[in-house]
Amino acid sequence: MEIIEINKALSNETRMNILRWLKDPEANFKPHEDLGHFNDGVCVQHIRERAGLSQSTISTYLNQMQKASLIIPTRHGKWTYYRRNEKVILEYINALKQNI
Amino acid sequence: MEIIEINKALSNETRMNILRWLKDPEANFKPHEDLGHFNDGVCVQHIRERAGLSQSTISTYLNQMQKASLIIPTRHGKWTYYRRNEKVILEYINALKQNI
DNA sequence: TCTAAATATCGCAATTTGTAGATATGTGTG
DNA sequence: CACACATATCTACAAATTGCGATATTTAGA
Repeated sequence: MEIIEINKALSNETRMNILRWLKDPEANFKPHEDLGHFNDGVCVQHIRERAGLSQSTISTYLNQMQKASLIIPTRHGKWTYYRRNEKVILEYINALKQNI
Repeated sequence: MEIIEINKALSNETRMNILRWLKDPEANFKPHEDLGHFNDGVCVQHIRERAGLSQSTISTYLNQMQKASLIIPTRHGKWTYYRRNEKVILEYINALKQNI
């Protein structure tokens, strides 16, 4: 868990929003047709629509957030779903509280 | 209190360290000759020595952190002392906890 | 196996950041 | 007032980030 790396990931409005949106997928995304639930998060396409940026940009952002361990990808067929890594997010907050 | 702005300020190792060092000036800086205490924080020169970067760079960093409300400057004669803005730092942590 | 859809990666232009040296601005002292 | 010192600001340039379109990769299905 790298605080600086996480801070970099979260120093961009869109990436911060993605993390927030993923906290409540039902409220922020339309249901996915093929899967009936959000257990593994939300697919790239839906995140892209919500954010209004290009597919490549969103894919890059998600990759960056994943490298910072903030989100976890799961592949279902041709879709990749991303969900929050609550464990790391909690560790991050606690580390900040202590360390900052 | 702008979370994104604070995250930007804290996405650099040196700036993060400055905030940490200022938490315990006695442990991290030599005493200032003219003032006998750290009530208003630490002067730029001492922060510069600790960080090992140029005067202009440190001054720029401190300015950036001040704009993000993380630190508070106080002028004493020709010295500017910087101390932590504990109120904002606490607000920041709490906002992250809620908001992230 | 050919195709289409979803995602990932590459290459690029524009913008921002990191860092330094040079210079300007304030401030105490002779 | 002139000088020295602490700090701030300006200028410059290399490196990183933003964001896009084009292309590659993966996978389901005809």
